[in-house]
Amino acid sequence: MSTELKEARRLLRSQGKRVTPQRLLIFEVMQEHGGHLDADELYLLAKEREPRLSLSTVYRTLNLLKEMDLIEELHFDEEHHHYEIKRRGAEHSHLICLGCGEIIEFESPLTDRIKAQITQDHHFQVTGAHVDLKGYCQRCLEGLTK
Amino acid sequence: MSTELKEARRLLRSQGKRVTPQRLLIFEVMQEHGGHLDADELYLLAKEREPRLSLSTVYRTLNLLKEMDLIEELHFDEEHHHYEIKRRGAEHSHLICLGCGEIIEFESPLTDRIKAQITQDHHFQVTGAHVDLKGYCQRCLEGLTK
DNA sequence: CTACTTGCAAAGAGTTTGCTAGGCC
DNA sequence: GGCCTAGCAAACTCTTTGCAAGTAG
Repeated sequence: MSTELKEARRLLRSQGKRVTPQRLLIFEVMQEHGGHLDADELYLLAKEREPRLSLSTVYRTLNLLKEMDLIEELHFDEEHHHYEIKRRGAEHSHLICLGCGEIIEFESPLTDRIKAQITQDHHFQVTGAHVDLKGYCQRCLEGLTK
Repeated sequence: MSTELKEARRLLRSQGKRVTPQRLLIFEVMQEHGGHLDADELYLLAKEREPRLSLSTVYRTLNLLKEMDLIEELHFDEEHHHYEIKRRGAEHSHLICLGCGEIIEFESPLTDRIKAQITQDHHFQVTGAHVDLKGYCQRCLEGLTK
């Protein structure tokens, strides 16, 4: 289990909130997906694993996680909210296997170079970077060619 | 669902616009038809699938998609506008301002270099990349220091 | 056991649609 | 006249709420 997920459990407990499968599922999906999701996208993704999940639980959980400062609500717009998990520690990128779903974390000096380049070219102060690559891991590639 | 359609959904959402069947239908018809269509042709084609669709919705949606830079308005002559879907580069990255929510698209050869590096180092076949940088745009930075 | 949570249905807030009737070259 | 927009009630999207049933501690 990931460090973030354990942290989430601990925080829920310490605030007298209950650790339910739904909450963990929602948190996990957000974590795995990395990029920004809105409530409905998250709902559909989570529903694949737990079909009885309800949309209102997604909304309630998002509000809860937000109150606990575990996720960030991004206001791309006044009306619509996106959410993302707050990360601790060193920034890292994700390699997501579309075959088996495995997530490999990696770090690359190139991401820092992108940040530097953008800061320079667009007069934009970069505070965080999400780099997610999707594709197929070696194991799945071998499976596919069998 | 096609990648473009998903992208359209995402863009609508991220701008606080609602994802309606009419908007998706119009976008889909444009996509399937490929070439350029004028409002009336598009209206007739879309109406085959959703007879209650109104012409003003077609115009409103075309203007919306144009504002979102998803389609292009072509002026072959003064009287008549044609529209076609903008081809979007295979990979485009995002610069997201946490202050005002503006989303700037950019491309960087560095993203390709990351892909190449990962392919080599992790024996992973990369099929797609998401690079989202968050931070503050110049306008918001100036606002903050006031 | 008891209080907190969930799923469902339905309400609420705000946007979008379909009409009809114009406006503009 | 042909192409596009405006105004407005009705319909819809997205989010929240109320409540009975279910579950964590």
